[in-house]
Amino acid sequence: MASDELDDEINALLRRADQRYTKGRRALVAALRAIGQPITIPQILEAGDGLAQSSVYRNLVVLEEAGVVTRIVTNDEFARYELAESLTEHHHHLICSSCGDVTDFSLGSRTEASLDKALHQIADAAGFTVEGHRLDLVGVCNDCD
Amino acid sequence: MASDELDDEINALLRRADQRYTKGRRALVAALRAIGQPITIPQILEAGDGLAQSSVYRNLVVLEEAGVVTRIVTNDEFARYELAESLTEHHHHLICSSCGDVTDFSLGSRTEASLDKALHQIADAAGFTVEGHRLDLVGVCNDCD
DNA sequence: TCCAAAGTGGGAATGAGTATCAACCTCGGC
DNA sequence: GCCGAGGTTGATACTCATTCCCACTTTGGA
Repeated sequence: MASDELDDEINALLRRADQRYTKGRRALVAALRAIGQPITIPQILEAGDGLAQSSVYRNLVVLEEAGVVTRIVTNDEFARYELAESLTEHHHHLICSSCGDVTDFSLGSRTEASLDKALHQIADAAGFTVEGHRLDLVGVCNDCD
Repeated sequence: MASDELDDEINALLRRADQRYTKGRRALVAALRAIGQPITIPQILEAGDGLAQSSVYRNLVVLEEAGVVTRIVTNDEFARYELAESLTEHHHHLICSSCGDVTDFSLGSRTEASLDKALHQIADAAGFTVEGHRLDLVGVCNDCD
């Protein structure tokens, strides 16, 4: 997605949630976009966009509620954030159980479709309303091996 | 798995980790087994097996390191624990985004197999050593709907 | 039975994340 | 351009799940 197109979309999402697209929030989005993989709050702070820790936490909550970012929890001590799928594309995570690093990957559309179908059948049977699914591959990354 | 068979298996896992299968640990396993779905520490404490909070936390760490239980982190404020898959069977989780409740489900063996195959291909390409995968269905459960 | 090593429990400490609040922007109306 | 209301920021205090500590108890081999 082009940069200004993305900004328009984010702006719309925020307005829908009665929120402004402020400088700090733009900086957060820029940082998430630049790294291109789920990152922790310490990493965001190190990235040095000059935001206060409290603002980062607060704005990530705002952005999450507006549907701009997604919070990812692993067994690691920190939560991670990345741009929401509606702004990027549906994908999954490779989680390194050694260093905690998280990277993205996608499943082929055929596999994804059949998985999705199977999941919906299960959800229907359980009277469960599906919002989405999470598929993580846990293992040891190249660097830690 | 029969109760004593399970105990033998757990005992073996703990010995391999140089740990004993003590009364407190037996009580934890019994509680997890009785509930049959991932539960939080507060729930374990309420279950009233009389264990101190510190012992519950400590022993769950020991049991996890020995491969007897699995720690499950969601967006909920508490971590959850359940018996490890090697003691039960491979399964996935239905996570309610409203109440935080987690229940188990299984995929048909055919879907599971093709998913597994696709994941291994991806992992190989990324130089990633697979330990396992996690598939969670996120949505709203029957009670919260 | 005795001893040393391992486990237990209660309470203190840690630290990621949240709440507070005074100072600061932002944007519309004048 | 100026002003004020209401939203935003940042420094700090606080919360609370989880971990640490340590004196006491239990376990299992000799």
